[in-house]
Amino acid sequence: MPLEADFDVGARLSAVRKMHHLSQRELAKRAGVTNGTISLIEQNRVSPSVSSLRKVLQGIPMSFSDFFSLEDAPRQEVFFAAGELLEIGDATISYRQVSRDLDGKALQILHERYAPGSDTGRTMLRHESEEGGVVIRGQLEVTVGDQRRLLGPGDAYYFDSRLPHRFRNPGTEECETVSACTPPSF
Amino acid sequence: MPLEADFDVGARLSAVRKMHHLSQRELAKRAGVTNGTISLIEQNRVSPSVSSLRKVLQGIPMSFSDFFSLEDAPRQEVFFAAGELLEIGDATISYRQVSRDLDGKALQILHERYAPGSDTGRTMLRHESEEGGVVIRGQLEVTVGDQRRLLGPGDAYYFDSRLPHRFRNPGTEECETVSACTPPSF
DNA sequence: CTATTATGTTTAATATATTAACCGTTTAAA
DNA sequence: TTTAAACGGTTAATATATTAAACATAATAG
Repeated sequence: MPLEADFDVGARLSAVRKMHHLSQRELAKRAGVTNGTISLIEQNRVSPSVSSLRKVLQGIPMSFSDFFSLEDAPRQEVFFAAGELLEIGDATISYRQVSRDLDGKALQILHERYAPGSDTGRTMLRHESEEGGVVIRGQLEVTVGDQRRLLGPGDAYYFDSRLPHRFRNPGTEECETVSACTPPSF
Repeated sequence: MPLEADFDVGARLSAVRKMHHLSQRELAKRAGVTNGTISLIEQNRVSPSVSSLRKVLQGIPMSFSDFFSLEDAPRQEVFFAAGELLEIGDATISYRQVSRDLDGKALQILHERYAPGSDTGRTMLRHESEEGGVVIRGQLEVTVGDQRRLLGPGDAYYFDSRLPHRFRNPGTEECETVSACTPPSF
């Protein structure tokens, strides 16, 4: 039964809101409160009532339980530069491990190719798993929550698939990647 | 990601408080708020600010996450009258099942005897498991959260062991029960 | 460049939560 | 029976959250 040390409601709400690509005004509109309320809450200049916080979360939407339980979840490292991969292979076969800490992250690597302009779609993907990958050739734009980055050869990614995510090849040449997912979602 | 339909903060706080055997004034004192505040919150005549609710929960103590996650947990059926058990045995051996719905409740039955006056103690028990049992002979007073009942032969119990609980034999004869726990906690 | 639109912020007015002090009831002890 | 303490509840005064309307900035289109 973890105890709340302190609780940064403002930062948490701000993160959640951005993660869903909502402006203060958009969220306020959906929640039925004013944008000023959102602003003040995110600055921790007020401590919202439970009832108004509920309205706000319903506008996302997100449950109290998720809002408060995600609080203690440490921010995951999402992006890794090419040189940051861990080499665990040998002379004949090179295994370059994405994310140095694999505790509690059992996953299996795959291989993918993206045609020029291909896209997983505007509606973000979500599923109960974890996934990661490495770009081999070409360029891949990866969006995870409120973070977005254009990855080139040697760059990599790793994240919790429950975060809304999207893959896009913005270039003119085919993109080749090695990706992974556990458990298999398709 | 379960959504909050509506949220009865008052009833929830009242239940949690009673579950920990605290009066409004005792809790208010520990939390650093007034007893009136507790009273008004429990009547839902106000919607507490997150900051004051945190103070209150710290006085229990309980985390936000637990407070809100237990909310959507359906109220568990705790007590079963002797005639309410499910017979799943045959002619030679009778298995009378406690709780008709065993989905997600894998547990293993044991056998116990309580000497007259014996007691698991004033400090309530808690552990990560589920447990249940049947009284064979004598009487057993079972306290689970804010619920208490004196069970006689044929009566039974079943609950989540994370709820504070206590067993006591208030009678003058030995009490025999069949109980169970999963996973083993001792 | 100007005009427009969207963004987050701020402030006075208003609505609401919280307090301090009190009430009536119950329980237990003198 | 009286007294005292503890209980939950209530109310006027106060503190705080929320609103409505403005401001300031940045990005975009004309």
